[in-house]
Amino acid sequence: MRARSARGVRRAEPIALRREAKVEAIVAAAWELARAHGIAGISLRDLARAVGIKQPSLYVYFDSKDALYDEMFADGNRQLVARIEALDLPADPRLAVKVFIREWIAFALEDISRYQLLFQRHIPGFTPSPESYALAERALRPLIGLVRDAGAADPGDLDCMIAVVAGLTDAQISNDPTGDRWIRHTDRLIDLLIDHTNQE
Amino acid sequence: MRARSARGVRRAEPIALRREAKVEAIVAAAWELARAHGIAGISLRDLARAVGIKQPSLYVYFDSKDALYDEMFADGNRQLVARIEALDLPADPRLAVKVFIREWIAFALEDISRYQLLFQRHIPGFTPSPESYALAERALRPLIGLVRDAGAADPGDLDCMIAVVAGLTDAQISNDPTGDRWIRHTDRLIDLLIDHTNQE
DNA sequence: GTCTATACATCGATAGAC
DNA sequence: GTCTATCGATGTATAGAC
Repeated sequence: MRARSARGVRRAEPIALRREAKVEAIVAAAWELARAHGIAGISLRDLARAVGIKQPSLYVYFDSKDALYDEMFADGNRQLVARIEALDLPADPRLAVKVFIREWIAFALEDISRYQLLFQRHIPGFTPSPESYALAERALRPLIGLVRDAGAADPGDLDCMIAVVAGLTDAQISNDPTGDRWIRHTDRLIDLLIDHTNQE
Repeated sequence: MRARSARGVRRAEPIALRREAKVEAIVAAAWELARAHGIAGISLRDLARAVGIKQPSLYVYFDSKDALYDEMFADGNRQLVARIEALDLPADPRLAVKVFIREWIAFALEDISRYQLLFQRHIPGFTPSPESYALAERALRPLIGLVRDAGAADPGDLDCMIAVVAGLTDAQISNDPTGDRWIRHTDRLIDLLIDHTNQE
């Protein structure tokens, strides 16, 4: 009893960490496959091969393929949250909105598969779990206050801001992923939206 | 020789028409399946069953599933072109832009699967053929002149207009297909873009 | 935890008879 | 043109040895 308890206490954490590290390795390999074959083109057999195990062994770490996508969704949003929180936002709220949005767009253009999983509905049947979705909300939450402080206090203003940025980003990714034909208008449109809030 | 030639001349058209009618029936059935199971959820077996033939027989009419998608892409764009060309556009160019865009959005919201095939990259590996793509360009071409006449003559203005409308439409479809939380801002944003052209 | 082996379902696509 | 039969790939999942 005492030995079992001691073992449970002493080894629970390292084991969990080792497992977590393996999950992370699998997710990292999955991102690589996604970049190569598209987010929907991940095959569990390829993924298992990439991490040096056999396909059924993946089920030790994920209950289903959707659970893998959910882990990737959470992972991608954690990356975004880290990027956003590392930003040194200027005091001027209007400029802060622009800096925030620029970082969001840079993140989006960096990895198209990641963008599709996080911000589009590209996987048939996949819906993020509530826990993962909470991460997605956390990434965007700072923008709410910034937009309001910049003078666009109507909820519709935030809707427009996000939709406009998504529209520019989507056109950029779809038609010219390495150029700036669409996103070069971002700052100007942000100014327009702030200067002409929906409330007036 | 003469009989063969006569048969070729006399029957070539009816045969082609019968075949064309069958292709149209298959495409129509495919749209119905897409509405029920999503654009990527069309199975060739279900599609064959819907038109009363067996799955391999579809290959008499389409070389591949992508060829079916291409036919659907062309068909959807022909529907859009017809809708656009049937519009009675007002003389005032700014109002004409709004009427055009309203029709485009109504068309988009009418059938989400059609929207995804025509305006998003939702089918892995599918790229429209040049002929089909020409139809897509034809649907949007009238907007070029309207936007210019309305006072937004810079090419970037048209890019912005399309991207903004797509952003609003996409948010609407993704989050609330039957509501108007995003698209209710359309006219206001069109005015904004026209009043503050990129050239000034 | 990991493996082999296997089952069962789906799918797009092809060969060849009629 | 249409069919039957089949191929090879996929994803999902399980049983049972080690």
